[in-house]
Amino acid sequence: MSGIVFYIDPSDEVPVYRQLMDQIRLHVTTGELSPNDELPSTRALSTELGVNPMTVSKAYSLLERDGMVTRRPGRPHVIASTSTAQVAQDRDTLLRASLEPAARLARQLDMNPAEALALFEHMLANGDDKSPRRHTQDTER
Amino acid sequence: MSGIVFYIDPSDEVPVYRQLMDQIRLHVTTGELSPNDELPSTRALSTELGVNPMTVSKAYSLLERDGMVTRRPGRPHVIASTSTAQVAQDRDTLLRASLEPAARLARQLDMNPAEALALFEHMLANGDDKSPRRHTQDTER
DNA sequence: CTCGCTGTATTACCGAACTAATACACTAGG
DNA sequence: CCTAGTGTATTAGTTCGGTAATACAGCGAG
Repeated sequence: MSGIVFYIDPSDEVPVYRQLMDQIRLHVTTGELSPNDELPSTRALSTELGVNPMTVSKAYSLLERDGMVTRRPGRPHVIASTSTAQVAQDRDTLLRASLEPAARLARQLDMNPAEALALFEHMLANGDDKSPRRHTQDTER
Repeated sequence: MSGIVFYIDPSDEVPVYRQLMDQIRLHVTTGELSPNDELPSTRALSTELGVNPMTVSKAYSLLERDGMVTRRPGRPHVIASTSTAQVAQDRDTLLRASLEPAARLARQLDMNPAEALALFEHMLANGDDKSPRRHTQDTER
């Protein structure tokens, strides 16, 4: 059975269908979901989350496009047998994509690479705590 | 006089007012714009760029909120005398903000920090070229 | 004081993205 | 078959961010 639980925040700026995709991908990387595991039906999950089945369907469809899940007409989706490979490749691709804007910014600002790396290293280590010594002023957006 | 030239791309997904902000900030960091330098009038610049004066005004206003420029009623904006400090502080704040999602992702994926750092270092070094040795398959968005 | 410049508050418009409603197609079990 | 489950194509509705139009307010040289 799939006792997977999803948490979504409708008020988040990240659209629901993407929150879902992210969580499913994450569950695969952590091994909570394995190849051939069934995903919740669109209706069941949509009810649980309080959204429309199409929203769930959209997430599933996009994941299928990425080769992460497999579609079976009339039957629930399952985690693709190739998902593991997908994830491995994704880890790199995803991180690179995520890092790209930062790298561009750093270069644009002509920052010292060592300094930038040090900052990133620090953030990797203790991600939750606020910062080393810096007043963070912003009520940004 | 201010022979500063701005290049914007209306078809870019980044909104015009933000493109403007970025370029002004950048010009300050590179020294092309110094404290007390006058910025182009909203009308002049808007005409040159083919956009509405309000769009330019929006960029200026947001930069003022950040303490990057100073507003003078009835007169053009000028680069704030504190802009240099702003930039220094910004460099750190901006990079941190930009790096934050990547750090979270890396931790979420339980990636090896060293690996992540290596990737970032590589990206900092040669930002333009494609990649070190990795099949990049994606027609993403 | 007036003209020509500056900026912008307010309002309206537009388009794209996200979500929802509806109706239809497939599958398996009884 | 028939039913109760599955997914989804199509269409419509809503929201929100960005941009534009308009009209108004401050400054300074003449």
